[in-house]
Amino acid sequence: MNRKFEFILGLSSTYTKIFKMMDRCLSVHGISFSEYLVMYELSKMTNKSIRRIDLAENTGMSASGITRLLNPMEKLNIVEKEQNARDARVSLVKLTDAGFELFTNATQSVFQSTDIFLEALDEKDIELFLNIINKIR
Amino acid sequence: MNRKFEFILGLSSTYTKIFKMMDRCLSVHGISFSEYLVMYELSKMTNKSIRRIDLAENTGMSASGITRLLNPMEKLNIVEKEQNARDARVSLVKLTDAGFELFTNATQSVFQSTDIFLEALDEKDIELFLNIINKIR
DNA sequence: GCCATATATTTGATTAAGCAAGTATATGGC
DNA sequence: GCCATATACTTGCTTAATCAAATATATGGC
Repeated sequence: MNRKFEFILGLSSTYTKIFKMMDRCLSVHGISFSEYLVMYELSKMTNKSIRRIDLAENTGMSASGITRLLNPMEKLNIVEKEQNARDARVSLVKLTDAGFELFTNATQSVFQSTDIFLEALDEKDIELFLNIINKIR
Repeated sequence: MNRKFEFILGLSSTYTKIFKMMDRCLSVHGISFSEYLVMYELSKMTNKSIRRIDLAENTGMSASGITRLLNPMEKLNIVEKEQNARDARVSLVKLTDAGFELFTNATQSVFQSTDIFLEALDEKDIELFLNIINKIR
């Protein structure tokens, strides 16, 4: 059998499981895995704001997807808008303090679930895996 | 940084890319990646039919998702229904000859795209990767 | 300064998928 | 044989995401 094909199939089925696990684990915090991933990108900015389009690029979502995902998060005071003085087209986004706290709590749950989900793997497996997927593109 | 967490993030972002690549490569055959994965499961049955619920189980989709996905495929003569003599509840499904041919052609495209996508990986990487994800659950 | 083109974002319409409820059938206890 | 419960599947409704079009603004050539 074509092993590269099995690679795709395996990755696909593993992702399906991980996605479900993540959504379940994050539901207690009232957020979806997509929202968590967006918050993760925002958290990397350490208090700086980011353009929506870069958020889309970094998460692999579409620009409209980002708009629709952020709107309710803004109403819930998880993220806040900022204007760009130089370019009136852009709508910068950053985590609020409450958003950062939510992210921190959610991350605790994520770490727990991840540990359980990947308990069959040792350090070396993880390193190898990261090494391999970082070679792609 | 938590490396297991990076595992999840990496897998997630790699899957996002692979999904897009697959959908693009399969669009010329008029099918989605989900449809392809269902056809793959059906192709493994080599002419035997399979229950919809098992198809759902094997692909990680919901039963209703399978129903909705298969309906148009049946109209297009890609799959066909079969009754189960013993149990009138079940609706067995199998690939038609046309469906099998479509799957065969689509698989050619998938192999090509996969080769390009994973060209940075050598045999050993693939083996290691498969070995690692097979340990999970 | 004006126009053509490019970029950032939002909006309208569509779609794929899920959950929960509904329908049909099967099975085991009595 | 009848009923309660379980199983297989479908349907109604909702949601998250996409693409394409619309809107607003920026930039470079002249």
